[in-house]
Amino acid sequence: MSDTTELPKAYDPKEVEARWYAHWMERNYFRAEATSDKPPFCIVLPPPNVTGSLHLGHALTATIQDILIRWKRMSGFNALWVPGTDHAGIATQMVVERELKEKEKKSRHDLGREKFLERVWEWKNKYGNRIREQHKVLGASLDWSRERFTMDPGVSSAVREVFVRLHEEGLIYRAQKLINWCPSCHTALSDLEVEHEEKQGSLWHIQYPVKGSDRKLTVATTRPETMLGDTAVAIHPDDERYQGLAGQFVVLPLTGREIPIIADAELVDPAFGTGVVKVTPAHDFNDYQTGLRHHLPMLNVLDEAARINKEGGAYAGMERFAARKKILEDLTAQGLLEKEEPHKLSVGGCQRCATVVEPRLSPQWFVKIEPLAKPAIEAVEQGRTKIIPETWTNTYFHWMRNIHDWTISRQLWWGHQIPAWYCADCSPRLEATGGIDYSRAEPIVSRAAPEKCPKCDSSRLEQDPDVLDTWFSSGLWPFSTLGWPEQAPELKTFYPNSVMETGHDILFFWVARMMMFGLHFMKDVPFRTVYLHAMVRDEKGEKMSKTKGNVIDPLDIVLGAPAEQLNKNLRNKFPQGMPAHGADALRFTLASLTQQGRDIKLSLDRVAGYKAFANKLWNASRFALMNLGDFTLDNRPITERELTLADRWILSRLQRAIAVTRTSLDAYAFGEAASTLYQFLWSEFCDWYIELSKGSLYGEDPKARDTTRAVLVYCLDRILRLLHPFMPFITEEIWQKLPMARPTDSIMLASYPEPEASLEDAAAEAEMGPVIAAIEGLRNIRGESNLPPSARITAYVQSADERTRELLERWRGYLMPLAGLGELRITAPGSKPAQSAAFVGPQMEVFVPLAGLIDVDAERERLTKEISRSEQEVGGIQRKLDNPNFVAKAPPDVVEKDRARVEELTARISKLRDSLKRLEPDTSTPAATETAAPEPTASKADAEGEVVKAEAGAVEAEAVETEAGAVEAKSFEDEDDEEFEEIGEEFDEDDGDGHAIGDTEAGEAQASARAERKGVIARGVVKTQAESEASPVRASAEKKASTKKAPAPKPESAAKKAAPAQKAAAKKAAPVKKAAAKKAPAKKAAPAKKAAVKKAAAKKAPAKKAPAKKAVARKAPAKKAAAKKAPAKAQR
RNA sequence: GGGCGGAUAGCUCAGCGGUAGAGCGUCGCCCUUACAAGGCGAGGGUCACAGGUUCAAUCCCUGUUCCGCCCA
Repeated sequence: MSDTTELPKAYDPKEVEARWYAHWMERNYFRAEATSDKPPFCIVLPPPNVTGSLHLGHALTATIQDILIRWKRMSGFNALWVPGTDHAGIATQMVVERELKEKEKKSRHDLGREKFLERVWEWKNKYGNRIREQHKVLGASLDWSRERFTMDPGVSSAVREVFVRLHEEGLIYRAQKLINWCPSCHTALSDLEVEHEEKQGSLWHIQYPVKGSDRKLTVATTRPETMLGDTAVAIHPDDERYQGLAGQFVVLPLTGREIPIIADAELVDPAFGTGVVKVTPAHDFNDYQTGLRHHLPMLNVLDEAARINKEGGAYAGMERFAARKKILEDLTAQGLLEKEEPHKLSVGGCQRCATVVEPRLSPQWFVKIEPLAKPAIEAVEQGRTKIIPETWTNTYFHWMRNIHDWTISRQLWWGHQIPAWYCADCSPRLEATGGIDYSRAEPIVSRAAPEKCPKCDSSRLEQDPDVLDTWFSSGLWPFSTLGWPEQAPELKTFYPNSVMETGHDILFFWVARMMMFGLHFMKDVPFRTVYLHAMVRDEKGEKMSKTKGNVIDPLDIVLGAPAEQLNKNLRNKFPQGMPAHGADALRFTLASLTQQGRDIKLSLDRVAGYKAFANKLWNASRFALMNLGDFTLDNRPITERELTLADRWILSRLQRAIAVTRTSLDAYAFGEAASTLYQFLWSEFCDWYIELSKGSLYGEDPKARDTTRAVLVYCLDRILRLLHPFMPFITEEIWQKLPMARPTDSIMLASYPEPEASLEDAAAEAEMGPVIAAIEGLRNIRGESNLPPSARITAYVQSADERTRELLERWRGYLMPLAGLGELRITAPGSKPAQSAAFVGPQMEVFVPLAGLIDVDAERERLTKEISRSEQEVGGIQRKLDNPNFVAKAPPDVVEKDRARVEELTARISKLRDSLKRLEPDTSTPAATETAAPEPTASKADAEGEVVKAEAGAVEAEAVETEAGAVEAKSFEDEDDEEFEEIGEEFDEDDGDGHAIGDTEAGEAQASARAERKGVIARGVVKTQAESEASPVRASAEKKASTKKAPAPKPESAAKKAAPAQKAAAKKAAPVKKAAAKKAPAKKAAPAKKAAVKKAAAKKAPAKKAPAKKAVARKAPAKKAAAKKAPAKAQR
């Protein structure tokens, strides 16, 4: 073991993260073998487009998948995660074209196909490499030995095989059909690549003269320019307004062409517009269908750039929107434009360039989808593939059931060229250009370039210039990456994949197509589960886009970046540049924000928060390592050691954290898993266990120390392994430093923790309840009075429940340092110290003599608030109980619970009122005066200077003093029941009523009711308390009985009178020395501090009045107050 | 036009029949030797609106308003 005692104080992710990835790569840990005894688990990475670098969506993808893969790998699976990239045909071609134009002022046509493709390959290599490096920075444990690209030879041969087979089966065909066409990209698009947007447009009413009549038919259209291609007008057959017109003709304005009037019930909605529809089969999908039904001519009036072609006569050469304008002018001039009215319409734009898409008649390749979709629907219906979140299942079905044939050919250069050839000799040719007329030519489909034309034996064959839709090749990804069409062993092992994890935005584009292809070619679903994650947006919920300038590069978050590299928003936020947050922090953030069915709004404050979490883990580990000495954890079961309550408690809580984390991961509830680990590490392990461990670590008992060390290492080992899938780097770094036998060389190969029943310890959790409650109550009193941590206070705990007293007595070593006590006295209920702060806890009442330490006003305010809260709550419940229907109809246990709660609250209120009463300045009784504190303000000043600092572990041994006049300073050696009883007696005289705490039963109800509202920690307590009544506690009680030291109390009234003197002496002696040594260098002089305190108190009074009143007026904040005390809340 | 989701603390979100929770932010006290990227304490909510079911509704049902997304 190297030197483990010195870790840097702050965690530096940059240094650590850079080291480990290389190490893992070197050891080949990411590699999965095709043959293995382990069960397979396989994810293929959705291949990022090589258009550019990774964005935060990719980072989310990588994070979730790496969590799954690392978790499964640690759980004993043969876990394969296949990396790869996508050639992204149209998108990549566009970015390269843009670059070419910007840098060299050239178009792709200037270069020619071959040279241009060389450029695209250069681009692909550059960005493919960058993407690979980015994944490494993120810590993704991808098996790089299996990396693929969609245009690799292997994948390409899979593409050809699929194309040829589908063609042979008649599922791929070539046809001249109306397709979506981007006039800017000059290519066909599939339905999915068209993005519809609601836009404000117009509905123009245009008059078409009926031939041989004075009548004019008014058509309503949103696209007047297409009238040049009209080949009919349609009316509804039942429309009485137009009876008898069907079969006649109208004269198309501007062109003078005569076109028929047809009756069509499907196309025409008589209620819309004028009830007369112009029919343009070559430029509208509905009209196209109508044209087919009525055998209308399909007149194309636009060219590939959406300019009017020669069919448009006078308008030829005009761009479509210019033509629209001109046509409307001309119609107006002729008096044929009846009116224009505003109209909302949905306009389709090109996914890539946003140009308005034009329906266009052209020869393309199509996949006949229905035979493929049917099995894909059934597979999900039968649950062979499960979609998570389930809500997407319906969306999937809806789309799959309404799917049209898929246009797969693209008029691009970058992509898989279609494996079809045409004979240059016997194919029909276009008149205009002399080129092959692809709409009529017969393709020869073949896996490899054919040598001869089967018709004319010519060897002059030309390959179809078009390429395939990118999604055609990525649709094969789950098996093409595993070697298909070869019968690779990988296929056997890893197909079907276990999980397909991707964004919900590509459910149709990609997931649906993989389902269809997988089922068709592999005869089985491509994956068992589809997990669809949300979209990552900026912190305002806006989509990240370059045009908005709100894109955040994940690598900037991880590695940090100079200000000039950041977008504007970030530059404002980080004028000095973005600090490095580390991959672990980014991953944990993304995992935490992953909530099913919601977009992720990424805020850098969150990332910073989780960076702090990493730092917390670092420092908790640092604490442990600093206190381990030469300790090494051996392999014997931890239960064989003599565990303390704190040990048993944290080990038990750990089991719960393990169980919840595992359950959450199983359910893909990454946010819940992350939150569980966050809470456990911070709110339980750090806030409680580490604090509690200090006693034995700094104490004199070597055996106890070793036990604590063992538990620290044991817990850290589990925490690190649990966290490893989320935060791979820091966990490896720390894990390697833990002094213990490591069964594996790396944490990533270690086993994922499993809950151990033997460590679940309900009794320990129950026993911690009162301890935690007491500490929290005391901290509350301290906090409300703004007492500095250095101020020791004295606490009197009164409990009617003997067991509670025993427990508190036994764990005073926990209580005192954590509550900042100088002295702790635990007794049965008796009289209460006058002038004391008080709180009512489960089965106990705690008093803190004010003694000038506590701010009386603040305490009064605090009690008032507590009382009013309790009253509010009791009022609400009482109203319920007064309703006979409630008592009669509600389940008895609910009624009973409420009754118990009322009882408990009533008791609580009366105790609190009593405490409050005893604080009223004007009601102080003579007796109280006798034992009263000196003038509060004066003694407060004293206190500032002379507060005793108790050493953590050494409290017992040290003489502690307080200012309290009511309580004499005394050392713990001679402390105990005798003197205390005596004081109690004296108080009895003051205030005889005794206020006995309720009987045990009531007390218990009270305890559990309270505990129930206590969040994380107490939740365990509640359930277990009742169950645990029996053996374990009794056992410990017995143990305690045997070790109990003090005999029965004996009265000794004289001691009390002598005490003040003692106190005075003590005050002068030790504390002052300490104060001098410790406080002298401190900057704050006593008066200054005092002033500050006073000011604070003064300030508080008026400022707080309003809110306090408001709180009273408000509904029922009582419950909240109680719940808030849960340590979970305490954490920052 | 159809479908899906959402509206809960200043912000981001859990919860989903027994009168509310977290993180961040805010306020107060503290540089207590694991951590100031920290500790302790506090404040902050008619759970969008209107009806209904129920002994009981933030939660179930219906409707309304607003905000996303998908499909046509």
